[in-house]
Amino acid sequence: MGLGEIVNGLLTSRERLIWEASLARNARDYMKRADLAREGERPVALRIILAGWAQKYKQMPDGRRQILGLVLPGELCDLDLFTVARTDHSIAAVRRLSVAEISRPDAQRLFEQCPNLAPALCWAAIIGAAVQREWTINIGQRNALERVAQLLCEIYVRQRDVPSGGGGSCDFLLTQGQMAEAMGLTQVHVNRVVQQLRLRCAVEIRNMRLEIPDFAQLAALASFNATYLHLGEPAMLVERARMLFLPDLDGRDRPIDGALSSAI
Amino acid sequence: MGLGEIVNGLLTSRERLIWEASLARNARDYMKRADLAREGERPVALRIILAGWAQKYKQMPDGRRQILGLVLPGELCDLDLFTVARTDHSIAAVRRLSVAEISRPDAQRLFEQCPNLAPALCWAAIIGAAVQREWTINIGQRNALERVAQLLCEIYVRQRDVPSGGGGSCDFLLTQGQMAEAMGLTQVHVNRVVQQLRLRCAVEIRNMRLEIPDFAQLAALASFNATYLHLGEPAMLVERARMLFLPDLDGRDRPIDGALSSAI
DNA sequence: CGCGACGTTGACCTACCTCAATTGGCGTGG
DNA sequence: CCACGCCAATTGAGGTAGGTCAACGTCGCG
Repeated sequence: MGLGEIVNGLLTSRERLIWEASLARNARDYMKRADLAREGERPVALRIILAGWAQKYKQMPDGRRQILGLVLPGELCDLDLFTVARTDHSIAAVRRLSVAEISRPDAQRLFEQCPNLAPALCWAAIIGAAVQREWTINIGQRNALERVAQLLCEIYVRQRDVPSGGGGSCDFLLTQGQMAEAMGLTQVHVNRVVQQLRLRCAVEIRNMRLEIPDFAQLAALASFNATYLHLGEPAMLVERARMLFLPDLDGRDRPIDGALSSAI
Repeated sequence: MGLGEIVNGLLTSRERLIWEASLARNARDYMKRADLAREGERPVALRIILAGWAQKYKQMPDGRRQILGLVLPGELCDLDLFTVARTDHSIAAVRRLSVAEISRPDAQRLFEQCPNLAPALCWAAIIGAAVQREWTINIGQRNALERVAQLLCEIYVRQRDVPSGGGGSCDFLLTQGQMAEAMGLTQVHVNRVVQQLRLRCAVEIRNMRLEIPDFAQLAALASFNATYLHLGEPAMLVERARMLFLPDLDGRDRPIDGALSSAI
């Protein structure tokens, strides 16, 4: 279960039904590298990744490009639609990609029908900010080896929701060139670092799969600490977001999963 | 008028009264470099900077430190209190600092009394995320000269709310060492770059003041583009956040300033 | 007057970049 | 089934932006 799918756990079963139907109805595909949204445009839709990976990126006038973050299946691209006049970054497909695009009026209607939805999406936005902070320190302070190791750790954990101690494998859709754009490095140098990791940790990236035989070792190499992903906290966040935004709805629908809601 | 003060413009006069009284009642001072919050703690208060600057930072186990962003007077440190079990970054005073610290129950009460407050604070959080993105590309893609120039531009503009074409001066409380921690550089190298900027743009940093005789020139050097600060958009954001979180409150109190609300 | 914090300078070093060529895998069309 | 072309991965040689270390200057403050 990925981060994104947790959102589903925060909806009542009725809400989940409405939500998923809406996703299916608005599905749309993009080819590899195609832009879903470009910097400077007015946001036109709320986007949720159904399958494939998306990349947020920013480009400088002279062409230098920085990947700011990845959006994995089930996750929300951003809440810009409801916050900002013009998007300040672009979003593109990493490879072939399937997305649900919900127009503003539709989204509006959804939020009215599903009172737990807005706080749940807000949670996603807040985690996104935390991840962004981690990327900043990653690029600013770590050396190339640590950076790449950290990236691999993050992607691995985000797809499993558990910072497992052992090993395993997961999808990995980035090329070395894209990894370079993400970490502020060169494609050539990323290549050399990946080879290092192969030697030192037996990490393998092949066929769109990432294999990590010994996660703990890789995490140590990167000084990886998963707390910034705030795994296992979404229920609490939603509870608090509700306090923040819906102080008067105490009696209304709650998610059916009481265990989740009671987690600190 | 700084970013933070705009929040006031989004409240009704009654709300503003309550809000400001609450700030004054909960004021607290910190010495230079003191931590307001440390990574891993449970958030205990909603913090708003009254005077001085705060820095968000993260530290790695071996001591390397990255400043993630600055919090200027009138701005909200973060909404972590209402979102997250454990803070994922620390906050410290840049120099002597005065902060309003509002406990969770008090904040709760405030939000009930001031329905425009939560969306206004949420706006601050979202802009914070946009600034974080810009810092990521700044550190990942720009060279040292561009980075420092960009930092100066951002600080200058955030204190004036207008990307003025001419020149001027503003407060500047960072040491060169802190600038280095913020931009992923060395103190020594920052020093050399600052001297470059003195030569090429006549930029001066002295006595806690930053003087920029020709802002346009500095901005060009940094490829600085202020759109990521989303100046002039808060009214729209609050309107949309209201749509998102309070769909049923259409008849309630609105900010008195109708002109602001009608801005695209 | 002396101390501590910050700014400045110089000499040397290295992690990472640049450029350019080669290899390997894979889908496509003949 | 093979040949071609494309894209990603790989390799090598040489260059440079920025780091490291260590000193010294300077200013404000107790």
